[in-house]
This record gives sequence, structure tokens and C-alpha cells, in this order.
Amino acid sequence: MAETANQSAASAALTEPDSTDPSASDQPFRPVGSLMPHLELESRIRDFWRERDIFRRSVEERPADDVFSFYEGPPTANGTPGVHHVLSRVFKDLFPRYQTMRGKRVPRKGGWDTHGLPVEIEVEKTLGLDSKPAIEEYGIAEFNQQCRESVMQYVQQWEDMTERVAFWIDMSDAYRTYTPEYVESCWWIFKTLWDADLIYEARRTTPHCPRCETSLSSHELSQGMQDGIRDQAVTVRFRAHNESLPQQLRWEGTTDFLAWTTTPWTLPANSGLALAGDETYAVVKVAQGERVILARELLDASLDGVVEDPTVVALVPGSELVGVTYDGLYNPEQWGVPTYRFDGARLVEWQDDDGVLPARKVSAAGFVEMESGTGIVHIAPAFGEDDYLLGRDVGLLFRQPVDLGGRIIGDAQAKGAPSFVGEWVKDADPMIMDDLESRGLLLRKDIYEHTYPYCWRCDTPLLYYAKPSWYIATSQAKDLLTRSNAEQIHWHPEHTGTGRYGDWLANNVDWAVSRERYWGTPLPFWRCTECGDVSCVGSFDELRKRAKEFSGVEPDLSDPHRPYVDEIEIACEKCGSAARRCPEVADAWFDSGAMPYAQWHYPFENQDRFDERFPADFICEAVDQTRGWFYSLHAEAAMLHRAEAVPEPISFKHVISLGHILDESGEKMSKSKGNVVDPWTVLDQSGADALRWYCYVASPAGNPRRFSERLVSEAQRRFLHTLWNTYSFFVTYANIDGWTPGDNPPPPTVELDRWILSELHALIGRVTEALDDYDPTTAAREIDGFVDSLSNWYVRRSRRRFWSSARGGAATDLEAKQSAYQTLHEVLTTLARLLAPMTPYLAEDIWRNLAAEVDAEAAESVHLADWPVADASLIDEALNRDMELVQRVASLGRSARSAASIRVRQPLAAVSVAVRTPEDAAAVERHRATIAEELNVKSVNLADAESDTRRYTIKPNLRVLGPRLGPQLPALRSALSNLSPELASHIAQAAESGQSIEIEGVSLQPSDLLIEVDTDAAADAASAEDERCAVQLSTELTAELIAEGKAREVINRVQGLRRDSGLDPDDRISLQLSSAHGELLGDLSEFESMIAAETLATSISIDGADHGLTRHRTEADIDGASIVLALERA
RNA sequence: GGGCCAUUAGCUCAGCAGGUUAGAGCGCAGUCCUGAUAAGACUGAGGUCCCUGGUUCGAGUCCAGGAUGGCCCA
Repeated sequence: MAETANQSAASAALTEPDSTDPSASDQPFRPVGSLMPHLELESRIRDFWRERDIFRRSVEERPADDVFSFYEGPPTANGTPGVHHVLSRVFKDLFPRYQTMRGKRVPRKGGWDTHGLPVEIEVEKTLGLDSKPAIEEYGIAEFNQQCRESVMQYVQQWEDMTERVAFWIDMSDAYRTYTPEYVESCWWIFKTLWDADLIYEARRTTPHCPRCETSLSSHELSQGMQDGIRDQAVTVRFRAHNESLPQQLRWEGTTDFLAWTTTPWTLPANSGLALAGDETYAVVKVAQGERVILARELLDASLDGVVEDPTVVALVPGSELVGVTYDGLYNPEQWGVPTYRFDGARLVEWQDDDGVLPARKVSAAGFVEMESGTGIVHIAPAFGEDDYLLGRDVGLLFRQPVDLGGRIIGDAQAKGAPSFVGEWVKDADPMIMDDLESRGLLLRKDIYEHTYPYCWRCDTPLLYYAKPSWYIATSQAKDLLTRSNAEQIHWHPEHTGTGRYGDWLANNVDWAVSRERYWGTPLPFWRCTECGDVSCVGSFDELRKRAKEFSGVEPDLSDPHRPYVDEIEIACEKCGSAARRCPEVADAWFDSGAMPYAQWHYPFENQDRFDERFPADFICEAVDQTRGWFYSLHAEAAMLHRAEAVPEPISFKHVISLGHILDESGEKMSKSKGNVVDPWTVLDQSGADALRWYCYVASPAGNPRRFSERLVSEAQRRFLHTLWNTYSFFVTYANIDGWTPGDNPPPPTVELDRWILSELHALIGRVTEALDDYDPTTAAREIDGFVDSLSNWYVRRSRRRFWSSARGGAATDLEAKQSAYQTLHEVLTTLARLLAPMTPYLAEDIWRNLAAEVDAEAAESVHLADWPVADASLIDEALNRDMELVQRVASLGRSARSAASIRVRQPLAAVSVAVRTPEDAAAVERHRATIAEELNVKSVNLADAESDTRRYTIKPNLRVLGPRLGPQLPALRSALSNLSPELASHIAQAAESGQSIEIEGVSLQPSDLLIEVDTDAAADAASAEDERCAVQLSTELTAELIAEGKAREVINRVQGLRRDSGLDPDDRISLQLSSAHGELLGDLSEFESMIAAETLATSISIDGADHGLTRHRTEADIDGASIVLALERA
């Protein structure tokens, strides 16, 4: 370990030429240059973590019985990682690190998502395959083998990125969803749900390509949408049953419903009509003895040009037509097309002995629109999502007279069989139209232009087609899903859980879990070839047992994928015949939701691990996983819980749902737009810590965020660099002094030290609270503000104490100097721990250098250290407030100086500060020296309460008076704003002494008023004020002040010369100031000792002569007088 | 078409139990300061707090409607 440290020091020195004397071996700390060398630092720290096995130890050194459980949402490694992946990994990493430091054991098992259509599509492209038949011809075995290889193609890049951004996760033990163990656990889930009667087969409407004979995903669908497609649209007549019409519409003639469709081939499948219940429908006489019904709104558009002189006979709300029955245009059961009825979501074939087929009927449906058509929609449940769901909900018949190849099915020879039986649907369209026209059932034909989907591969028009599909009955557990979400899952941001996700759960529909594909978890359902009974297999053992007598070979389940598993036949439980596997595979989302169990091969192995880590305490992914992984995880847990197989209906307790990354102009990043930011560029440019810090600090996790290299480097400059320089400052001076942290040092006596520690402990409290609330943005912003105060107030105000040794300071300064070192060291090592979960590299470097390598007691790594605890006894709120006042006074004083155009190096005689409270007055008194130094003034006074220069503004305290006075308030406000100065002063003084005042008939207590104080600028004074205090700066200059101003100018020039000459801060010099201007020389002589002290001059000459110091010299102009400065190292 | 979120300075974002003069950082202009700082300080320019109504003594903040953008789902 000592070797490691030395090597680090040496390598740091090599890349840090400006480090202070790195060769000195007696320096307590490794030298730190003023620039943060992020690339060198990261690789050095990574080496350290690897060599010392810090990640593993950070897990194992925490108690095994106090686990914080994290689940990794598995990425797919068949693409390269982008900056959005970096974002989620960075947030995933933070909380495990934090909880580790809080004392929890946080095992982090990695994982890879490996199945699914995107993988198949990649391979199809590579192999030049373009359809399912092509894949089957190529061979499923080889195809799946290609998928298996393709899916891990970019693993190395993912692992590199993961390590680079310091996402600590165990990749060596990562689960992969394609392994036999993982698949078997999935089978266990299916079996468990199956036994609880929560899985069923039903139809699902999907876009189907009749040439490829496959469904298309929504993603494929959108690739093949074509605009401007011209199709035949027909308006057809469905004859209503007169006796089923409302009483007032019954008559002796015919009444037809008009419906409109662009797909005539679906008309034989008609089993209902839908209309809008809240629209008005017109009954129109179109000819002698003929009436038609259609939406009033669409009457003209539908009848113009085909009906002369239509007469509206009656108007009727759509709702009154619900339940009317009518005749179909075709009766496909006559030519051998099977008829089904809905039994809930299932379809049951209509048997002859079920009796007479019920008549088709009219229903109301929400999807009926008044945009086009007749306001009455023809319903064919086999060929449309809306149609299917309506059919299911109101109990229509189901007929599917078209096969998967797109041909009209049936026995063409059967009595009543139409001529288009056996035709391809698009060819059948004109035949159907002709047939209807000849039967007088076609009202009109039009050409209709619309957008229609085509197969992206073969350009065949797609059919919406209801296909058999396997479902998980999640809607039966809707209450459980909703309730457990509301009560047990904590969403960050909260609105995603209550809004987007909660609303969606409330409308939960059953999960269609099967896919007619190849590379996926095979569904463990076997259907009997004889009796059709289906049984579910829950383990490989069960399969082996049941397969033996039917499979020709011993089942080999070392690869449980297709096509091998398809070859295994098992014995039917009902009839004993051979059952074959249903060919579908599982939706890849099912795999991802199975990870709490399947990553452990639960329940076949690892029961204890599962128990200890279920449910997860924390998960984190981007918001698009709301209906993806977040849902699949929750749904499977809830369903398993319902089946009494797991203890909780949830599988995670806290979830951060991250907003998407947008580019700098707010557009989504996508390859096609070419606006993708490469993470490696950012990492090389600004470093992992800068990228991480930006992610946390820029905007809350749930917000979409604009991202650019520029914004990251700004975060680096502003925060990391400021902290780094504070760290560098500390190390530089501690090394000069040889200061080392002592054991049990006394508490600091210097007020500035007490203040920064007070702020530090308040900070610890706020950061802890924010992280406990899964709010890294607040935590980061708190730290950011603290570091700013640390650098720009604490360190700046403390500089002289750190310098004192370099200047051979008096013994009395030693205690103050020790206190400063002690305090800054404490602050930096505490900050390192607070930052460890966020910027792990920088935090580690600070910790190693300032703690681990100098203190045998300190944890070897900051990631093995404990989270700091806020010590309430160190938090002094009054002191924090006082210091804030001092900072205000300094700021206002500088503002006044600026207004008066007097530079800060020119000393002034006095500043007068006006405050309102005794506490603030005391604070000013106590910090006189600080204020004097900040403002470069000789004295600091409190404005005299009796003096004329105090002016008061009295305002009502609206928060108090608003509720009490209400409408009376405006009058009071105007009265107070118009007070005479004398009266205001009188009221202010009365209020300060606690008396109540009566104004406008209202009795006011001091607490009802806000009193602001101001000072009138006297002659020779400049002033500035805010709501808490006012300062007035005397601008009168005496000869003495002017002389000192000149001396300070000279000091400033000498310091510049020292720097330019390459002297070290603690080098002593001989100094020579020579000028022809006697007055200047006289002024400077008065301040000779001050000049010598400030510039570390051990000898000084101030006169007209040149003493031959030639090493370093320059000429300067001081208030119009030229002077030569010369110095050399003493 | 439905749901969720956002809209505040040129850019990135705060502000929200409703309260008096709306802030920060970056960028820009000027001045100053500086032996840790590639930093910092002070000042300035830059705002219809998306729009329209409403509630209220008082609205960037609450309510209703709308617009635009993002995401999810039809």
C-alpha cells in the first residue's frame, strides 16, 4: 500500500510540473497542482480501486444482515451505449454508494437483457433475411445462434463505459436472460400463474402481413405507413328488423342503416353496428317505401348525388337505436365459416345444439366519430381493435372468413356461397361491391384518400387481424396493482406514480404476453394434438418426466430455446395423447419483469438470497420504462403475490424515473437527427466526475434535460475546479509548514473556523435529508453553495493565517494557524465523504491524500468510510446569521466604493453601519476587524441612533396583517408609505422599544411592522443599503491615507514582480525602490515596515539611488510619479 | 384523441404553505481585486414570469380555459 501511494505521488508529479517541490520527502501530503488532472486522476484512482478490491470490500465489509437491495434494469448490449445510458448509470450508482456509507450492505448484481424483436431484426438485416418464412428456411437453430452472439456484441464497450463513469456493479456475476436457469425461472412464473388460473388464450388484433404471414410491431408499422392511398369506399345498407325499431319508427316499408367502409372484404364478417349514443340520427325517406338511418350531421355528405330529394321523417338520439336488430349482408356460416361467441375474453365456437344464432344488433361506442362516413360503423370483431373490444364487451358473434394468407375461406360449392370465396381480399372487394349493388344494398361508391399501413418489407397492404394470443389476467389484480402502487411504491418524481403510471394502472388491461417469434423464452404451454387440452410445464424436470415416452430422444435442455424445445412432445394430462408446444415465445418484457426471481434461478436455487433482496429498495431507469420494466416488474410481483407465491405484491420500494436527455436546443437525441452526443468525447474532455456532477446538479432527476459538452465543462469549471483549488491551496501550505493532522485536536477558537464548521454541519444535515429523500439535485446544490462560501469567504479570509509561518509569524499566530489547518482539513475530508457518492474519483483523491495516507485509523478508501453525521452542538445558527450580515456589509461597502469610484487599495477613514436589531449591532461590533479589512477602512462604527442621518422606512408585515385586516390593508399601506421622516423615526423607535402604535385606527404591534433603516449620504460619503442594513463610507482623504494608498500600490507592484520573477511565496527578498519624486519617496518611507512585511523583504532601501540589484526589476507609475522596483532573492 | 410534465433574463435553471423591489450561474459591457484560483468582487444592460379569464386586500405561485414543446399511450 505504501508503494501504491508513492507511485501515485510520483506519477502525479510527472504530470504536474507546477507542483511545489515534489522531491521533498518530508512533505506530509502528495503535492497537488492548481489544475485538476482529471484523466490522470481517474486512471490512478481506478487502478487503486482495482488493486485494493475496493468495490467488493465496500459491499462485504458491511453487515450481511442489513441489506439495501438494488435491482439492475438490464440493458441490451446489441447497440453502443449513448449518453442517455450514462445518465441512468450515474443515478443508479449514487444511492448504492450512499447507502453503503450509511452502513448498509448493497450487493449489486449486473444483468443483460438478451431476447426480443430488436435483436432478431438486427440479425435479419445482417443475414439479409426479410420474412418469417425466410428465417425458417434459413433455420431457426442457426438463426437463434446468431441472435445469441449478436446480443453481446457491444458488451466490451458497455463495460468500459460503466467502469469509466464509475458505476460500481458486479458484471462478473451478471444475469443473462437467455440462460437455461433464467428461462426455467420464467417457466416457474408461468406455471404459478397458470395454476392460479391467471393465464388464458384469447384473440388479439394486430397488424398482419398476409404475405409474410406475421404480425408487425408498432415500430415496424410506423415504418410502413403510407399517405395518399386511394381506396374504394362504399356505403352499404343493413336492413333493420321493423319490430325491433322504436315504436314511432315502425312502418310498412323498409328501414336501412347506412354504414361506410373502405374494406368491403370485411363485410362478410359483420356482426354488429356501432353508433354514437349522444349524437342525433336522422330517419330519411329516400324513395317510395324506403327509409334510411344515418347521423344528421353527415346526411348531406352521404346522400348528395345519390338520393334525389331526401325527406327527413324523424330525428332520434343514437341511444334510442341501441339494441335494434338487423340482417347481415352475408351469412358465412352457410358456407362453412365457423362462428364463435365471446365468453368474457375467450372465444367459444358456436355449436349447432346451442340453438338459433342470435340476430346482429346495434350498439353505442365511444369511437364513432362524425368526421366521415355515416356516423354508423360496421363492426367486424375479427378485423379491428375497436371492433374486437366492442364485440367482447357487448357480446357479439365472431366470424373470421379470411385466412392468414388473406384469402376468403369456406366451401365455394356450398349452397349460398358467394362467388368470391377463395379470392384474395383485395380481389374480392370489387366482387363484393358488384354483388351488393345487384342486390340493391349498395348506396354509393367513392374513391377515398387516406393513410394506410403497408408491410415495410414487402409492401403488401396489412390486414388488422384478430389472432390467438396468450394473456396474463392482470386486470383481475387491478385493485392489488393500484393499491400496492399507491401505498408501497415511492415514486420520484411522485407525479409519475400517481399520474402517468397510476392512471394507466387504473385502466389496466390483460397483458398479451405471447409473440410469434423465435429468439425468446419459449412459452411452456403444450397443446394436445388430439383433445386440444393445454397444460403448462413449470420446470425442466417436469418436462423431462412428461416427455420421455413421446419424444424420440432424451430431452436436452442445455439450450431450452427454439427449435429444440419444440421437438419435445409430452403426454396430455386429459387423454394421454401427444401434446406439442404452442409455438409462441414470451414478450421480452416478461423476461425483464422476471429478474427478481430469475436472476437467482429462484425458486430452484438461492431461496435465501431471494428472500433477503426482495423487494428491491431502489431501482432507477428512464421514464419510458414506466410501461416497460417498471410495469413488468410490478405486474409479475403482484400476480405472483396473488398466486400466494411471493410475500409482497411489489418488487421495488423506491423508483427514480429519469427524464429524457435532449440536445442543447431541446430536441430528442436520435441517430437520424445526427444530434447524438458521444459520451466518450465528454468523458475525455471534462471527466467522469464533471459529467456525473452535471447530471445531478443541473435539474431534478425526473425532468427532461438539455445536454451539451459546453454545459458539462461549465459544471467542471465552476464547481470541481473551485473545490480542487481549495484542496490544492491546503496541500501547498500544509506541506510548506509540515502540518499533519493531530489526534483529538482542541476545538477551534477562531470564530471564522467555528463558523465554517457550523455551516459544514448544517450542510451535512441538509445533504443527508435530501439523499434520504432520493433528491440528489438538492443535495448537489447545497454542496455547491457551501463550496462557494468555503473558497470565496473562508479560505480568502483565512489566507493570512496560513501564510504566517512562511513569514516567520509570531508565536501568538501559531495557535490560530493550527486552528485554520485543523479546520480546513476537517472540512475537506468531510466534503470528500459527502461527495463520495456523487464524484467518486475526486472524493477518493482528497480522502486518500488528506486522510487515508496520513492516518492509520482512517478508512483506506472514502468508499469504505462512514457517512458523516451532523453534530448539532457545532451548529450555531446565530453565528451563521452574523456572518451573513458581515458578508452583506462587505458587499454593500464595495458597492459604495464602486459608486464613489474609489479603488479598494486606497484606504478610507471610516465606515458607518446602520442595523435594526441589537443582535446585528453586536455582530458588527464583534467583526469590526473583518469589515475593516474587507473594505480597507481604518474604523468601523455603528450608526448613531440619535444622529440625523438615520432614515426609516416602515412597511406592513403583509404575511401577518393580510389575514387580519383584509380589505383594510391598502389604506394602511398607503398611510405607511406617506409617513413624514420624523413620524417614521418616531414609530421606528417606539417599535424598537416594544410599544404598540396606532395608525389609521389600527393598533399595531412591533411584529406587525417591517422597519428598514437607511442613512442619508452625508458630504464626503458614499452609501449603499439593503433590507437588513445600510452602510455609509467616508470618502474624505487625508494626506496620511493617500500616502498609505501609494504604499499599497507599491506593494501590489512588488508582489506582481515577485510572481513574474518566479519566486516562491515564502522566498525572502532584498528590495530597492528608487524614484526621482521626493514626495513619493517620503510617503513610502512612512510605510517602510508595512511594505517590508507584506513583501517579505529582509532588507529594503527607499531613495533615489540605484543599489545595483539587477536580477529582477521593473518600472511603475504611482499616481503619476514613476518609480523603479528591483529585488532579488535574499 | 387521452394522460403526465414543462413554459421565469440571450442560454441553463432557482423561486411556490399566495406577501412588499422575481433571483443565481454562464454569456455580454464596464470597473475593481488578487502570491490558492483557468478564480473572485461590484455595477450595468437584459423579464409581458406563455396567453385569457377567475378567486383574493394581494397571484410568477391557487382555479378554469387555451397556446406551444417534450414524453407516454391510443
